[in-house]
Parts: sequence; structure tokens; C-alpha cells
Amino acid sequence: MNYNFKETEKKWQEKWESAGVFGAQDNSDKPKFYALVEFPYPSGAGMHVGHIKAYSGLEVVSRKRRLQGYNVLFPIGFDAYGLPTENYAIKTGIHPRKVTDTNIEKFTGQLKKVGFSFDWNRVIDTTDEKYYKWTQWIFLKMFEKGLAFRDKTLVNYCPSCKVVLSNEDSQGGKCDICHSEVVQKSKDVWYLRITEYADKLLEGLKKVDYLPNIKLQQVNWIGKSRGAFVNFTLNEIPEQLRIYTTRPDTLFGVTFMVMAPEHPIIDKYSAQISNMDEIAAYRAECAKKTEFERTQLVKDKTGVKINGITAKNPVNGKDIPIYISDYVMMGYGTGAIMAVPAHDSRDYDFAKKFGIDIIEVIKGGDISREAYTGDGEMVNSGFLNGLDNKKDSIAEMIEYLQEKGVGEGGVQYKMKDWAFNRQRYWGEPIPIVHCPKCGMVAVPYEELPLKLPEVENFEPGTDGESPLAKISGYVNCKCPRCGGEAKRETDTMPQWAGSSWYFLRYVDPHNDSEFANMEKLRYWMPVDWYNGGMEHVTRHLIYSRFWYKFLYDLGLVPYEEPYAKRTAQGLILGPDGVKMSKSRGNVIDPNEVVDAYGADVLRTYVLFMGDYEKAAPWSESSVKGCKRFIDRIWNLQEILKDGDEYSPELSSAMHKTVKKVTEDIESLKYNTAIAALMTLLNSIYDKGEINRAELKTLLILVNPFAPHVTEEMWEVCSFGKMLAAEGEWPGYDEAKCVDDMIEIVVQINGKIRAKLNVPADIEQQQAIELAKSDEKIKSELDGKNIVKEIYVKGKLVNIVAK
RNA sequence: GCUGGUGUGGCGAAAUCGGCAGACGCAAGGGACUUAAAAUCCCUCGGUGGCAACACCGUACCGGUUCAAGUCCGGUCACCAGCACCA
Repeated sequence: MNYNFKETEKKWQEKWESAGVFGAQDNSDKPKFYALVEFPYPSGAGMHVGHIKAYSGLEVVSRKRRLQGYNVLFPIGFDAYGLPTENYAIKTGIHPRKVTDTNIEKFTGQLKKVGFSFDWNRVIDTTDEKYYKWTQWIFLKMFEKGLAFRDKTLVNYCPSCKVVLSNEDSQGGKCDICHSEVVQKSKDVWYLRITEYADKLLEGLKKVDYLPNIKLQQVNWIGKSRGAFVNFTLNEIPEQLRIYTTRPDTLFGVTFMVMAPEHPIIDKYSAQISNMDEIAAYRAECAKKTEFERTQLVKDKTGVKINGITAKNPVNGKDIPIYISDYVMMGYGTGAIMAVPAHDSRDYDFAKKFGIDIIEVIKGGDISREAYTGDGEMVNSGFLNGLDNKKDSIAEMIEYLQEKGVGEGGVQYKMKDWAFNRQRYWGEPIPIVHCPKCGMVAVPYEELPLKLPEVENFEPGTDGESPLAKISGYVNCKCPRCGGEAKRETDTMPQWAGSSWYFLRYVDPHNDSEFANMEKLRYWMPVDWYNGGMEHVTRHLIYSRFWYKFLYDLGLVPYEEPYAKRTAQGLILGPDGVKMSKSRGNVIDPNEVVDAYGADVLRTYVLFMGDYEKAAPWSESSVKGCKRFIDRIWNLQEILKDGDEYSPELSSAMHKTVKKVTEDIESLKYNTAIAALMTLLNSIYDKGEINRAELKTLLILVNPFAPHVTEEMWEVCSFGKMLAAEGEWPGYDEAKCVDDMIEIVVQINGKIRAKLNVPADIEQQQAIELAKSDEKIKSELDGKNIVKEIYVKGKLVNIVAK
């Protein structure tokens, strides 16, 4: 009997949709389950098999939970603002709105073809004015609270895209989008003060269930360090040089200081410095380097000594020289450091090159060869001598600094404030008006959404200005406060904006008066399980937690953390074992797989191919193995017999499989869940028949993976009208998971010498007796002394003999 | 460089607590069915030796703990990911 997957899959996709079985209910007595997957960017290329894998995980969990009686919210949407669409529009002249609509339609069709059980009534599009109205609204709340601000700084600028990039978007000194060299440029930019939430973001991690490496990456990203601020008196000028250090214990070992080349003290006291020419030349050299180059030259340190200004070490009164060098960054700490060459490898390199003293203050290393960064006993350190550097001397030193009024304990973060604007068209307009009299004024809430104007030409201005700046009808406006002539902000928000709160909108997607109703938020939040890519566990995950925590502080969302649990799937590599890419030509189109084998096969394969969290290469022939699995399920009809209880021969296999599948689905072990189903299927075919009770259970267990074929069989075999609506996830009996007879291994000195079939409930004494009476064992033990006998219940007997 | 992770057949991989290494699938080889092919079904499938029963070896490498190690401990190497002059 041939299984016509094309017809069947289409039939059930339509039936599910018209029956509305996957819609989440806002009012329900059932327990709720909110499963979230990262919504896709609807690119012109269409869906990638990676998307299928990313969604299939929680798809299976969602379908299972529904059959277990949960009220499940499993939504999908589109993160549709962004550069690829805009660049495409520039190239083709087709409006980004149109491009986006076409792509969303394409994605929707593809997602439906795979049979995902999304709630299609809650679809979100971040470029929809009904959605971005609330993105702007939240931005204005941040502006109101001083968390959105404008500042002039050096920014990463991509000359090709003509756009300012965040550090995250320009990693490695290359533009994330076009991969050209990023240069430094001074510009007024918008920031979100995410650093204010650094501690809360760190603290919150203690309360959530994220994979350990995800937590760790967030901790590293935030980069909190504890240390001390110390003010060094400058001998020649009425100013102090403030530094930050994590190693106040080494203060006696300071032999020089280093300032970032841009440090303001240099300009303020340039008259005092005798070698300003040399310094200016060095600064010019540094300015030419991109931030990337500056952070690349690890070995060879460069710098210039400042002639005319020296510092005094507050703990021992010694005079110490000051240098400028680009290994010190203006953007971290205070832009100046105390250098302890004996115990810091960078300072060590610098001291070696410039012939500066190296004084050991912690015992344990050989400072004639390299810096010693380990711990040990303090030496050459006055009142700290003899102390353990880590245990006591840090606290001791901070206390001393505070007593003398020359410093105090403090913390620093690596995370910087979030550069929150782009000079591009296809993004949410920033709802701010610049008024010559009133300064920056928020667009009134009732005027939201501030709509993106229609334009003809999406090219950014050559000077890095937004395309919006060219539209006088948009730019020129009245100040909302004084009514005078004013100009609109023309930058738009970065792509990260819309995705920072979308999970809240799913809860109440059609609300026109608030971003989401509190009652509904109370019911649905937090997200019970969020799955997505490893590449988003720092930026997106931190940004969205920040927005959520901000809303929490305003009393607009109910709980402290948005995501109770977060997991990440591994990449699908090309058949050649490397990352799929268009240029490599190793991209697998999910559509083609669905057309050739069916959606059930695709879904099963992406979960069966290996450990869900690890990368694995695509294998066409393994896909065929999954096709066989689906066909073998379908063909069970041919050996179907009556029976409303599990048959004795299959009973324990049934119970075992239910247990295994039930547990594995909850712990990302989809591959072993499917393997268990295959094993059961093999047992059934070995027996040569299956009864109705067994088939019913099997169909429900397979349904989350392969919903179409199981629905069709449910109907054909007259179990009912629709499995998704009527099926009840089977239970299992722990006691029935064991067989009556089991095989145990008999070892002598740890080597297997025999296998025995014994009753499952055999006791230790009996098992050992039985083992010793085995012919083979008897002869092996002949002439030896038994030293020890070990019995592991249900597993083995080990006899130690000499 | 730092941090984290991973190393198991020809391939993707399994293996709660230390307790039969290689489940499940793919590929390969042999056979059945067929005019033939596809599909399907049956058998073999880590290595070495042996006609065989069987024996020995085997989870990156070296060493240790243990009756027993893929699993625990110490060291080495390789690969992957993230961070990267963060003071």
C-alpha cells in the first residue's frame, strides 16, 4: 500500500487550520505552556533547513504538551526590518515594504508546508505600524527615564553601507553585513543605558534555567570585575590621575603609569609637557588605526614617555614616570592604568621594551623570565608583607586607600552602552524632535506610531546621513512642546529593537491600547522554554532581558525574568561538513526535501540526525532512512489485529518506549526518542503483528515528529476524527517496563566469561550461586581462591579470584 | 593568549550512578523476489588470529584510582565555539 504523502500532508494542514486546533486559549483552566522560537528574518532566499531544525525541537514539545492537556502558546512572527531587504530594494528599486510582504508570504507558505503547529492568529511583523508603534512607545519610556540618550563619540562606521555600527555589528573590524573594513568616525549617536542594568542582568541569571554555557557567555559579555579606583597625585600639576585596577594588592610594585593617547589630562596640561611634538605624532599614528588593529598588536608594545609630568605612588611615596600607549583604552575604566610589570604580562612587555624597573611583590614566579600572574605571599610591600595576596591583601589595601582618602573599592563592566541608531530607511523611526529652543522633545504618545514616510530613493546620504534626512516634509515639523519650527530625528532604530520585546506581543497581538494586557501577561509569562541559535545568546538575549527588566521596573510586566528556560540547537552543516553557504553551493533547500520525501520525513530527519545541540552534516541517504521509518509506520495497517490491551509479548516494550519518548522529548534528546520508536517498530515487525491498543499508543508517540502520517492512520484505522484534537498522551507503568527474564553478565576478574538468563527479581545470593554453577565459570575458577564476589542488581556478577 | 566544550566503527551517533562499548540509522558486502531495475525482505558488518568453538586488542595519547573506567583523577595532543591589550 503506497503512502501518498503529498495529498495527505496537504489534507491535514488544511484540516488543522480550519479546526483551529493549535490556537492558544487566553481563558483556560488547563496548565499553560509558552514555547518560543526565535522568529525568522524573512530573507529573499526563503527558509533554510537550519530554521526547520530550530523550530522542530519545540514543535515536538508543543504537540506533546497539547496531547498531555496543556494550553500551549507556540507562536511565530517575522523580524522584518534590516539591511538585506533595504539593500535589495536599493538594487532593484522595489519598495522594502513590498519585498518584505513577498518574503513573509513565502516563509509562511513554507512553514505551513512543514506542518508546524504555530498559532497563526498571533503572527507578528515588526515592520507593521501596529507593532512598531509599541517599539517606539517603549523607546519613549526609556527616553523619559533617561535611559535613551545622545552622545558624541567615536563610532564604527562602514564606508560601504554608509552606516554606523555597534561594536557587536563590527566584530573583527569588519562590517557584519558587507564585510568591508570599518573605520572610526566621530558622530552623535543614540545610546540605551544598558550598563545601568548590568548587575540586574547578572543577578537574574541565578534564577533561570539556561544551559550552563549560555549563562557563562552572558556573564563574560557583561564582564563584571571587582577592584579599586586609586587616585595618584601628580607632582608637577594640580591634578590627580585616577586609575582602575583589579589588583590593588600589587600597588607596591607599580613602576610606571600609562594613559590612553586620548586622555584629557594631556591636552589640559600640554604647556607642562616638554615633548608634545612627539606625543602628537604618536597620537596621529594611533588615530589612523582602527579599533581592530589596535587590539591586534598583542606583542609589540608602542608608546611615548610624557616628559614633564610624574606621579607619586600613594603607598610608598615613590616618583614614577607616565607614558601614553594605545594598549590602554579610553573606553574602559578611567583611561589610565597603574603598571605592575612583575605581575601583568602586558605591563611586562612594555617595561622590557622601555627599560623600566620590574619589582616583584608576590612570590612564586621568575620575573626575570616573565610576568607572574599567579597568587602567593606578598614581598617588598610594606604593611602587606607576609600576607597571602588573594586572601587578605586586597581587602587590606582597599581599607588603607579609603583611610588615606586616595582611593576606594569599585566595579567595572566590559559591557558598553548600546549604540541604538542606524542611518538607514528600513527601520523604526526614532520618535524624537530636535527643537532649537527646547532641545530634544519626545513625540507625544498619542501621535504614535510615527510612521515611516514613503520615499522613492533608499540610498543613504553620502555623509552617513539617513535617507529620511532628504525628505523635507518629514524632517521639518513643529516642536510638540513650544510649537516652533523644529526638525525630526532622521535616524532609525537598529534591527535588534523589534526583537527585544516580541515575545510580549504574542501574548496579546491585536491590542491597540497597550503593548500587552497585564492579565494576559500574568497568565502566559514567563516564556516556559525559549530555543534559538547560539549566535543570539549574547546580544539578542541580553538586549531583550534588558528591555523586559526595564518594563518590569515600570510595573508593566509581571515577573523579573522573561525566559524561564533557554536552549540552543546546533547548526546543520552542508553534506561536505562545512557551514552551508550560497557561495559554497552546499545549501539544502527544505522545500526540495518536502517535495521529494514529505514534511514528516524532513521533520524526523532534522531531529534524528544527531545530538540536537551539536552541529551535524546533512546526509541525503540518512534522509532516506527516515523515509523508510515513515513508510514502515504506514504499513503497520497491513498487520493490524484486534485487541484493546497491549499483548503480553510487547507489553514491556510498549511501556519502556512510552517512558523513553516521554522523557527524552523534555530533555532535547529527540534522536534517542526516535531511535526508541524505531526499536519498537522493529520488535513489532519481528512479532509480525500489532494490535489496536499498541497502534493507538504508537501513533500518539510518533505524532509530534510525524503528524501527517499519524493523523491519516488515526482516521483510516477509525480511532477517531483527528488525533491532534482527541489524542491523549499515553502513560506508562514503571513496574511494567521490566522484563520477567533478564540477561546478566558473569565476569571473572572483570572479564566477561559467561551470560545467564535469570528472573528479573533474582537476589544476590541466588545470582552468585547460579553463576558459580555455570560449567564455564566452574572450570575457570578451578584451582583458584575466590577473593571477592560482587553483584550489581540486574546487571552482573563479578568474581575476583587468584 | 584566556574561557568553555568535544575527541567512540567506513559515516551520523548511543551508552542515569563507574557495571555487556558501538543501541538506532546510513553506507558497504552477500542472499531472496524480479525478464530487469527500483522498492521490499533476510543475513553479515570495530580490529587481529583461527576451519571453528574461541582468544586477544580496542572509546585521541601517557599515567593513576578501582573487583570493574568511554565514564573518575593527573598530564599531553588535536579540533570546535565564544571572548580577546578589559588594567
